[in-house]
Amino acid sequence: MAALPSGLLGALDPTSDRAVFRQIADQIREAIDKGRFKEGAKLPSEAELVEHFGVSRMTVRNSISQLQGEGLVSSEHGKGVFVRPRPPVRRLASDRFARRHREQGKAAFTVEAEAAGSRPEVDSLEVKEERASQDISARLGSVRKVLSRRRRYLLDGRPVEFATSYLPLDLARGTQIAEPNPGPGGIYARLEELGRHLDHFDEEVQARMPSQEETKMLRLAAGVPVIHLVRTAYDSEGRAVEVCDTVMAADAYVLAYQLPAN
Amino acid sequence: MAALPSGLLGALDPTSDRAVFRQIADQIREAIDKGRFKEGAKLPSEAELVEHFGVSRMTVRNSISQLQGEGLVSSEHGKGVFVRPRPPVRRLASDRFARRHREQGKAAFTVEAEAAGSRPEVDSLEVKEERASQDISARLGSVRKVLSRRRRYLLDGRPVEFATSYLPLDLARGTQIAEPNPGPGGIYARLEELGRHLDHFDEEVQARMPSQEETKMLRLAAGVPVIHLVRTAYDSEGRAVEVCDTVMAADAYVLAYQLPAN
DNA sequence: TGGGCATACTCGTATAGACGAGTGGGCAAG
DNA sequence: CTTGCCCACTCGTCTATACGAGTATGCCCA
Repeated sequence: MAALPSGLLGALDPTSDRAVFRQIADQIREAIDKGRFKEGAKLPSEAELVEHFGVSRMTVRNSISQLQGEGLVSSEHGKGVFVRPRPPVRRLASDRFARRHREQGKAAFTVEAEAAGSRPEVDSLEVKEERASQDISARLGSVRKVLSRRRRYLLDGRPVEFATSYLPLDLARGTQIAEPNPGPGGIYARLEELGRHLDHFDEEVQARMPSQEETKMLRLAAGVPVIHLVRTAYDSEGRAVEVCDTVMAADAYVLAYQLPAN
Repeated sequence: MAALPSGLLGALDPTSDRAVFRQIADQIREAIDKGRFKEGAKLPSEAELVEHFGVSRMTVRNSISQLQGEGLVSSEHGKGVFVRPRPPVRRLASDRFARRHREQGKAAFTVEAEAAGSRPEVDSLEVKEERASQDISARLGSVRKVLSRRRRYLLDGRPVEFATSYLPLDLARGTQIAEPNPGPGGIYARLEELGRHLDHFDEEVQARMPSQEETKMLRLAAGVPVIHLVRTAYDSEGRAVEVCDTVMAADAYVLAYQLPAN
């Protein structure tokens, strides 16, 4: 076992009140912040850290799990612990559903991804008729039965979001909206063809830690929250025509909005 | 040590591949989901769980730390582990900076909080002249020196967000904007009095786990992400007049936006 | 050359024990 | 009755050890 390259990590302060495992986490965090460990770089192994700091392995593991919770590092069984690289973020502009973007045909996700030089995929598409949950029903204006469209989006093979759209069943049944492939311009284009001129969207944004299932669906590393976005589409008569419930890997997105000042 | 009330938690499956500490976490998670432990309720103590599942204490602690990372529970030294109550969320509407809300005088935060029946406070106010960071400078349009206003907001004694506003120094120096109390309607009202008619705001929203300092400033429990919001205000000539960098406790907020459809 | 295996290194899981420190209730002394 | 202390219970920190499982590498043998 080779000694740690000197200068990478300092020593503990035995007189400090701060718990040893926190001091170790502090040292590593500082080393990452100062660039002594770069993005994607491998940290010293647990055994090396044990040696360097003269503590037991559980203490070192405790430090590392601290840093994992902060989203700073992620460990890979059999390989090591690595500084978590910041993946390229996808910027969602507030005009991304503007009609003009719809006219050309392709789905917004595909167009954007290809423009950014990524390979987009859509996955696990499922179209179903079901009873609306209380929340969805309220958002759609007391609708009982809905058509749900569930799908997952990937960029370069990495899942980044999954979403479920809910539409009033009497509106969507028998239309192309009920097909797996809703055609050029997506379901919003189909809604307008059905005479529902879209007026505006409401979006509600929250952030939280993922559930077990979300961690699996998005293959999330420890310490990565999700953004939960619920969008409701309204037609020009003020009727809600669609609710889209989206869960996104928070490290893959920045949402951009424009607000008027009056 | 009393036995656990039966029915609250099940047993382990020794034939399962799933790690014991995960199985225990699963059991507790399910019990919470199904309402067998309510919000704010105390979980069985570590000793009781050790007894119930017949495992060592470190294994139980591992399970609990798993649940903490998910934001489901939080532990309090000397008291126990509790199901994390969902605090009341503050809804930020996209018209919250509309001019009409400014005319009346009070700060937006105060008005909103009082309307919701909470006790608002503003804290650690600090006004400074400083050199703009690269990011802030870029957002303000190559401004070198800025006035920064830093403050923290609390609801019923709980810190929920802290924010720093940056304004071009040549714009703000010597005005009431440079005073700790910017007067009725806040700095946006002062900017308009200075002839800078506000046109719109850009907001960028990201979510991530908090840094050490943010955890302290917002007194965040484990497993609570932050929402990082950067707002830029533009006047009617398209000049950026303010950048506000805000970090919010994600469990205290839902952001609401309205997007036009064309 | 190519395939497969042994091996050494990585992190993952689990045990058992010890002591420290925060909290709250009950009891005893004033 | 009030005050203050002690104790029991809680989680926090740390050690030492053991074995399992995933990964990479190099060597040997076919």
